Amino acid sequence: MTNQELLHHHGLRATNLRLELLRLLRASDRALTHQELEAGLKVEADRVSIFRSLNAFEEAGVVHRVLDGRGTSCFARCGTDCGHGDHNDAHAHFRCNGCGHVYCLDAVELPSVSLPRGFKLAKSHLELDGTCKACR
Amino acid sequence: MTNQELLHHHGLRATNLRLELLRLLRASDRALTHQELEAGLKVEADRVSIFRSLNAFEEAGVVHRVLDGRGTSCFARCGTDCGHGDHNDAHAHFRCNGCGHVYCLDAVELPSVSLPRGFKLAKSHLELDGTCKACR
DNA sequence: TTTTGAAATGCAACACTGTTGCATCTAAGT
DNA sequence: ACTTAGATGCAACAGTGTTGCATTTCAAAA
Ligand SMILES: [Mn+2]
Ligand SMILES: [Mn+2]
Ligand SMILES: [Zn+2]
Ligand SMILES: [Zn+2]
Repeated sequence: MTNQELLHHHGLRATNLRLELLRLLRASDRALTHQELEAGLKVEADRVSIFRSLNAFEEAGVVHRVLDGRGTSCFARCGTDCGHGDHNDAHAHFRCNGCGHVYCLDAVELPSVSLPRGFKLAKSHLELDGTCKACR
Repeated sequence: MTNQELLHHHGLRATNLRLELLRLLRASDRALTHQELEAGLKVEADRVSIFRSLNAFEEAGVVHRVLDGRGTSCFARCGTDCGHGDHNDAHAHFRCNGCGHVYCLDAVELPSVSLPRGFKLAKSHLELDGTCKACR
């Protein structure tokens, strides 16, 4: 599926900016911040439009958001089974303390959690940190 | 151990602001944001001083920092075995999607993680969300 | 108790992420 | 080609968090 088709499939318009954002996200093996995306764009675009596009992507189930260790958002492409307001791509994330890069780790098994009385679980997030291959 | 003693024990001075911050953190059953702390203070204090005190507390092993689901920092008292630059109070955290409150959950068992080749693990963070008792 | 130096504070300024309002533009269906 | 909802650009704003610098204050030594 092309990026154009992907956008239409999720009810979004295929603009230059959005096609560019998807190109960058697809070409990356890790989650990208809005800053990295802005820097990588081959078209001019306002920061606000990037934020709005990323929010639209997340809402539509095209990308998911991860908070890096310092609270800023990173974005990565979702799998095929995410839709509008419905994300089904739970997996662990790894953040390198050297370069700060955030990776999606589908291979890591997620724990089954049992909470104390009174708490009702919705989702669990396993966030790992350490050193990545490049930073050893 | 009094808050005064606690601060001295960690090489920090016992100022009005810091004693107040510790009082609030100790009285709370959950992690507090700088905003909540500022609002709860019985003394006047500059935001910057609060940030600096919290950073000093974290560095000294008096409190630990948790990121709530939207990237802002919450702070909670550490256990007894944390020291300067050395935190040993790993535990899961729960964030309520209703009220946004963050709780430390010592009861939840942490998973043992095995990473893909190339990644070297330092710490793992289990972040849970859902609904808290008060918000059911 | 007084002195003293280092630690802590207050204030101003700044960087950054993220949001909203509003006018304008454009993608995509007719 | 028209039309219009959706997308963008620009300006302004809110919030978190940091830094530099002058001033104050804690706590230990004299
Ligand atoms: Mn991911
Ligand atoms: Mn905690
Ligand atoms: Zn790295
Ligand atoms: Zn709640």
